[in-house]
This record gives sequence, structure tokens and C-alpha cells, in this order.
Amino acid sequence: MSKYNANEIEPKWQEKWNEQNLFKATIDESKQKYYVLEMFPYPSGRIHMGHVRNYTMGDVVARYKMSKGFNVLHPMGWDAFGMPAENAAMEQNTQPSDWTYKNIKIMRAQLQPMGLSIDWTREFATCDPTYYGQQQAMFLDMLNSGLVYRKNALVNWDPVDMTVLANEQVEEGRGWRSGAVVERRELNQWFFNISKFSDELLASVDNLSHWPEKVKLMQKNWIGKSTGIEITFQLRNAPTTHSKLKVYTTRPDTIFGMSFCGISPNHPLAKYLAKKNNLIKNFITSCEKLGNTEEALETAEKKGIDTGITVLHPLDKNKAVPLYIANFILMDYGTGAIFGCPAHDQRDLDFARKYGLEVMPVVCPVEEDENSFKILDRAFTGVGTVINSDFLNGKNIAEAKSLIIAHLEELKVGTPKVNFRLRDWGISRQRYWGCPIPVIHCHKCGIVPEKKNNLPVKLPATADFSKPGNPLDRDLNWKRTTCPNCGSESMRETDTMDTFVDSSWYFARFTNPNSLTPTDKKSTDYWMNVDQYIGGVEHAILHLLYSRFFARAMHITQHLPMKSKEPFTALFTQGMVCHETYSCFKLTVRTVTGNFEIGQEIIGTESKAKSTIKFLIQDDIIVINKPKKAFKNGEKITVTNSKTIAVILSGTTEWFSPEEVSSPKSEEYFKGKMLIKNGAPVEIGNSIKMSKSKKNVVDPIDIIEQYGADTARWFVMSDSPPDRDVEWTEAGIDGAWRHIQKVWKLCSDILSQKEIDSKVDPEGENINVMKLKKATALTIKGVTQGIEDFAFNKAIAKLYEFTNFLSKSYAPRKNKIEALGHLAVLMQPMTPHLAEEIWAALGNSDTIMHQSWPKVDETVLLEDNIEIPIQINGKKKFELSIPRDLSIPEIENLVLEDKKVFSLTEGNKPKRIIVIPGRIVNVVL
RNA sequence: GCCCGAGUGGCGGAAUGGUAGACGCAGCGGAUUCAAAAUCCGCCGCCCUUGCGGGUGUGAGAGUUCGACUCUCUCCUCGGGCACCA
Repeated sequence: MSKYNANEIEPKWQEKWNEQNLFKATIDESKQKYYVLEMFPYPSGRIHMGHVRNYTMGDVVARYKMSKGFNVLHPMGWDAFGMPAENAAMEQNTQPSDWTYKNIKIMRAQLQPMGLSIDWTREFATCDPTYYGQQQAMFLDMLNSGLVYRKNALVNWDPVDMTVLANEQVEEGRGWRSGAVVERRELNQWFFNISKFSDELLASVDNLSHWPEKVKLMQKNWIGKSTGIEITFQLRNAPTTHSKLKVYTTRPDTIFGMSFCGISPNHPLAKYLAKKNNLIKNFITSCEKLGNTEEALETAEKKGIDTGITVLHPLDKNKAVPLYIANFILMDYGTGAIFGCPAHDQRDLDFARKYGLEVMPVVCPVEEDENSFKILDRAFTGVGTVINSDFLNGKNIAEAKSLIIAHLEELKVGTPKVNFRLRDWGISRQRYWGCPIPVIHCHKCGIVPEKKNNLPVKLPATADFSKPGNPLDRDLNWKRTTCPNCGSESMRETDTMDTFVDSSWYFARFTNPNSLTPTDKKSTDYWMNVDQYIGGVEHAILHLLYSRFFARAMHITQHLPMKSKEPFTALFTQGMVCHETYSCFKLTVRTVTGNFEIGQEIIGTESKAKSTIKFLIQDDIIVINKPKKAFKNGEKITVTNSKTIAVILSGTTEWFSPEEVSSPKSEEYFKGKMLIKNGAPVEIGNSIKMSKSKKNVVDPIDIIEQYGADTARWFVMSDSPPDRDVEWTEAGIDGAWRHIQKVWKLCSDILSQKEIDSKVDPEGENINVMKLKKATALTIKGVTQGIEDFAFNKAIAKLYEFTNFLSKSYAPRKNKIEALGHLAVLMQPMTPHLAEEIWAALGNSDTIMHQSWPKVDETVLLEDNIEIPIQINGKKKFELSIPRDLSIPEIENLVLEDKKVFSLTEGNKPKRIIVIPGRIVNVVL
């Protein structure tokens, strides 16, 4: 046997697996199914380390479950619609579909060498008409069931991508993909009625017992349930069409502290007033412009305009407060109107201070005196006693709330109400590369659903990207059609669906990707739900919430069984793959002459220079404004002209990839890393998520070519817990590679060992066999537990331990061979190729995949004597070997009679002795 | 601002009320080698001690307990989520 050559061995086994169709999943009612799914990739063109980690985790689970006897479904597909394909089309003069399918081909070829146990016969891309046609069919069913509707709505408009974004896709006022500042526009849009399920989606989060708490909490917060009351106020001096104002509040207990009311600039009353009053009109216009930049959003001042209308207090006939239009009130939450109680709400307080409105506290903190309690610049939002509030005085907040709600209800001016932060899901996108919304605009019949027989509504094969905007809208050939209802000339809907729709049901489609309906009952009944779903935490809200909604909608439209309302039984969110970054600070400099010492700290003499200049060096000048690193490295560089200094005019950070840097040959130069091309020292930055922009990427393909898939798989699973970020290091991957070699060498060594060893004492041999059996049992236990708990790093630690143990064992050859077989089976989920190779070397002709997971032999774990730690006053002093099944009093006696204990206690009688059998003994003095 | 989570050797981490530092990486010493690589053996928290051994130690401080990395409270630092949601 020779060195383990992954490049030969891995493809060999992959071919054998394929020949035998080992991973093809078929319904078998006699076996228990297990559906493991990793979030499918976007076909960007190359796989990255994040994929390697994600798919290795899924593969470990899939292979483990297979060997546990489950009928495993482990599919793969492509989340293939979306903007990058259109951008590529624009930049490279190609078509989105060509670009996408080419990328899929490349990425499939890149995934294949990883040796994943995937049923590739189920593969599909969401841009396949066979997939999105079924999506359109479901859309029609959902339209029919009232789960889809169209409305005129203020939407987030991304001016760069020229499309609408969902609220969830706007991050800090910018488009999640383009980064462009989002504008508000009013457009006619398609919506999924996700908010209809707000309560249910919220409530059933608690039943997701195998989801990370973190994700559940994020979903809960996102849905954002609040309970309160809707109050109707009478207005005075208002237009007759708007004599009443509805306001939503969660703090009706503070109603006696009301000092103004406010409505959103988009409120119908505001719009009405704007028609008559230019000041109001201008104010509203300025509000729409405001809040466009990120800074404006953060520091936006509370502004308002007095409408001249007064609001009557429902419980205090003498009280009337002004009605403002205010920029901080959202139209799409509650009623778009509020009552302001400045003492107990920071926003209201800011507003009141600005406009000189009354601030009267109505809740007094317990430790304060109600007569002297004053609100300064911070609103009081804590608990306390109600004051200045008529019949509510002296009550606590909860009591006051229920009293006032009952009272307002009795007066018929209030209705208890629950509100949610979650809005309906706007899915219209003005893009080409997405699933067409299958409806037709007929000038006679209005909006008419396409007939199911005519599905899929296919995208035109090519699109024109020479102009901005939606190519579908310009493609009259495609757009023109006849009304399915009356046959008259009409136009297709040119909006396509948000790509999150595509990924909201792909897991269900995998159960039968060839079905002529979205799903079929037999397949979903058998394969659903996803038993283990694995992906990035970045999808904690959007994708996972949409999928939960879709599963419900699919149940209502009879595409999924009742049991699939929560489609993902267990969820695991893996951490990112990180790498340290390498950068140089590249400067534009102006040279100035002067008498300066090298290394001297100087102040920039040019007024344009913003920062204090630290040092500088040499003709072509390296100036670094982060001096620590520069200085350490300073010795290496000789300054030729000490009169030349540089003044920083501007600087940019330039990033370098790991391939571009190396360590200096001798550490005498400096510790750290340098650029290979010119020896310049680089600044080593924190380890952060691998990203193209920071260039801190390691290409999985290079790694697999160099070390093999098993090494890469082993490395990404070792060391770091899977839910945490893992740092990719050269030393780490080398270590993994050495271990693979070591296991293979161990296999060779054991097999080439002679059948020995007559010299060995029979009793000694017996002890070695027992030790090996015990180690085997402990390893099986540890690895099984590790995989079951998603603690792959611990499973791997056990395998390291066992390998080391086995390589030092003096047990006879036949026992070692048996142990080696166990090692191979236990390693199979992580390093399947190596496992197969060992299994074959041991003389087996069948694949190791058919080998079932070993069981722990508990009998060998029981020992007659156990080592038990002895503590004196809670501090461990030494260990004592005692017979396993002694009773507590027997242990006590044994310990008290022990010489060491006697000397440590100096003969004093212990106050107490605590015995935890099998664990510890604590002697308390 | 609000809500979560995490802080353990030089590094990744293990131990979730009972022996702190499993396992890996890096480092150090040795064997092998003409030499190197590879491999193998040993050491490896910190302080004192030639050694035996002792002390100390899980972000800081208090508390609960026979016993705390683990539970409670306060604080510090880092990471994440949400952010005019009335």
C-alpha cells in the first residue's frame, strides 16, 4: 500500500456510487423516511467554502441516517431566478437564461467532486418552465382562495434595479441587493396575504421545538404582535367628511396625558387637507423627500404641521388638543394616527418639546413623589402608579388599562384591537428574469387569471436589456394576448414574482419534481416534512417566514397535507467560513521637502491632509496611517532621502487574496505576512466572512484538487462548533490532510502486520483486547452523540482520539482489524471515500454504505474498579480507585479510612461527607 | 434606543452543578536522517520550586451551594437582530 492518493481514489468511488444509484430515493412504505435538505444555492458561477460547509453538514446527516436504516431523501437544485443574471446579461451581452444554465452546469461539476450523497435525478432549477409553471398554477389557486390580491400601495422603489422591494428587502433605507437609496412610490402591486396568518405564524413558532431559539425569537419580533385599543375621537373644525379620527394605542392608560394627536402625511385626512392648503401640501411633499439618505433616516428630526383641527378628549369635556400632521407617523401601521402622550413616549416628548405642547405625567414611578415628579428630556416608560387621571388615579398600569378599555368600550368610542408589524408580502417585481404572474389585463373584463391549460406562461426566450426598466413591458409580442374570458385583445401582466416565492416551496417540489401538478399527494404524504433543514442564519426571517406562509397556503389550496403546515421539523443554522484579511493602505501622496528624521511623527503641513501623518519612507513612498504595523516593519526599509516626506491627500485600502501573500522566509525580517510580488508588508486584519470584495477567499476547487474532498470535508467539520463561524487556516487544512494520511497509514500498517504474537503474555493480551473494545465502545458512543447533537467537532475529536489509541494498541491483529472496520464506518459520513477505500482494503466487496451504524457494547464499559476524585472542602486533592458497586456508606467508610484523607484532614473529624456515586466524593471539614 | 447571544491557554475549542483546558492547531525538547522533509516519542494555562510538590486560574465584582466555566444579580467588552410599529 502506498500514500493515499485522493485524486485517484475519490473519483473511483464516486463512479461506483453512481453506477449503483446509491442515493436515488424511492418511496418505500416499509422503511422510515428521512428528508434532509440544505438551502439550495444561487447559481452565481462558482461554489464557495460556505457551500462546502453547508453541504458537508447535510451530507454527514444524510449518510449517518442512511446507515441507521432510514430511507433518505437528499436532493439538490438551483435558486435560479434573480437580478445577477440580468446584470450579467447587460454587461456581457448574453441572455439571463444562457448565463444561468451555464453557471448551473459549472457549479454542478464543482459540487460533484465533493462526493455528496445527493439524488441528482431530482435536480431542478427554479427557472425551468416545468417548475415555475407549477408555481403559476399555485398562484392561480391562491388567487382563487383570496390569498393573493392586488392593491395600490406605497412601495419601496429601488431606482438602480428599477424594481419594487418588499419591506424585508430594505436594509437601512437601501435596497438589499443594489445598495441604492430606496424611494417611496405608489404603484399597483400584487400581494400575498401573509398578514392573514400573523397570529398563527406567531403562535406556532413555539411548537418548533427543533429550531434555534434565536431564529424563533427573530421571527416573533418580526411578526411583532401588540395588543391595544382603537379609539375614535371627535374632531372639531374638521371637514365634514372627516369628523372622526381613529387612533390605535397600546397605552390607553395614559389617555389623560394626551396633549396632541397626530396623523401620517399619507393619512386620507392629510391628503384631503393638502388639496385646500398649500402649507400642508408643501409639508407633505417635504416629508416624502425626507428620509432618503441614511443619515437623514438616523437623525431625522420630528416635524409636524398644525392642521388647525382640534381633537376632543372623550373623557374630559374641557379638554381639546391640536391635531398635527407629523412626519414620524407611519400610515401602514395601526390607523396611521396616534394620540400623543409626551410624558410617557420619547417620540411624543421630542415632538411636544419642539412645538411647546403640554407635558403632563400620568404615571408616577414608585420611588418618586407624585407632586414633585417632572418629566425633563426623557419620557418615563417604566411601571408606576397612575396620577392626574380622574378615576384611574392610584391604579397600576395593568389595572388602569383594563379599566379604561372597559370604559371606552362602554362609551362606544373604543374597540380592543391587536396589531402586527408584519405587512402583506408585495411580490411584484418589474423584472424579466423571474416567474411571470399569470394574469391578463383585459379592457373589458379587467384582471383575468390565465387558464391553467395555458400554463406555463413562459418568459420570452430573449430579452432586450439595452434600456433600463422591465424588458417584458417593452416586448409587445410577448405582452399582447387575448383575454381567456372574452377573447378580445388584451395585455399580459408584465410583473414577475419576487424570487423569494421560488424558494418558498422548492422543498415540496423535491418530493416529486416531475409531477404534472405542483405536488402529488402520495409523494408529499410520504416524504414531507423536511426532517432536517440546514442553512445560513441570514435566512432566519425572510425565506423561513415566507416558506411557513407558503406551506399554509399550499395546504389551503390542497397542495400539501395538514402535517406540513410547518414544513421544517428541525432547523440548523450554520456559521460562516471566515479567513483573515490582508490589506495595504494605498495612498495618494504629495511629497514635501523638509528636515525630518526618519520615523519622526510629523503633522501634515498641507491643509488638505486630514490625518496626522505618522511615518513615511523612501522614494516610492510607503506611508501608513496605522503606524503600529508600519513601524514594526520599518527596519527593513532604508530611507534614501530623509528630506522627503509625504503628506497624505487621500488613501484607499487595497485588499489581497491569501494566494498573493506569504510569510517572510526568515522571521528576522519581521513577523507577519508580505506581498509575494514585492515583499511589502501587509496588514493582517480580523478573520471575517469570506467575501470577494475583501479578497479573503479560498476556492474550494483548489483545495479539493490539492488535498481531496475528504480532507476539505474533515476540516470544515472539525474544531469549530457548526453553528459558529469557522476560521479557514492553511495550518488547519494541512492538519486535516495529515490525519487522512495517518488513518490510511494505520490501515496499511495493521494489514501488513503479522499474525502475532506468541511472546505476548496471554493475560496481557486480554487486557489489550479489553482496552481496545472499551475504546471502540466509547468512540461509537461519542461519535453517535456528536452527530445526533449537531456537534460534529466533538464527533471528530472522538475519532482523532480513537485513531491515536488504535495506532498505539498492542491488541492482536484480528482485533485491530475489527476496530479498523468500526473506524471506517464511523468516519464514513465525514470522509466517505477514505472509508470505502479502507473497507475495501479489509476485504469487503460491498460498499460501506450498506454497512449499518455500529451499536455500543455497554458490557465492556462496565469496570470492576473506578477512579473517583476525592475533594477536601470542594477542592480536588487526589483520585481513589474503588469498587464499582459500593453503597454510599461503604464509600464513606473507605474514604474516611484512607491514609491520604487522614493526613489531609490532619485527623480532624469531617463535618460532612458528600458522596455522588460514580462521580465524586467531597469531604467537608 | 430596544431585544437576544457570547466572553475559558498563544489559537480553534471541550467540560452545562461534581477531576477545568478533551481533541486539534501552533510552539518546545528528543529519536530517525549525511542533511532536510515526512514520520515517531515526549512536554505544553500562569506563578513559586532543581525535583517532590504547592499556590492560582474560565471578562470584572458580589451572591446561592458541601462544591460554580455552568445558577442569580450588577458591571465591562465583543457579536447579532430590530429600529420612528404608537
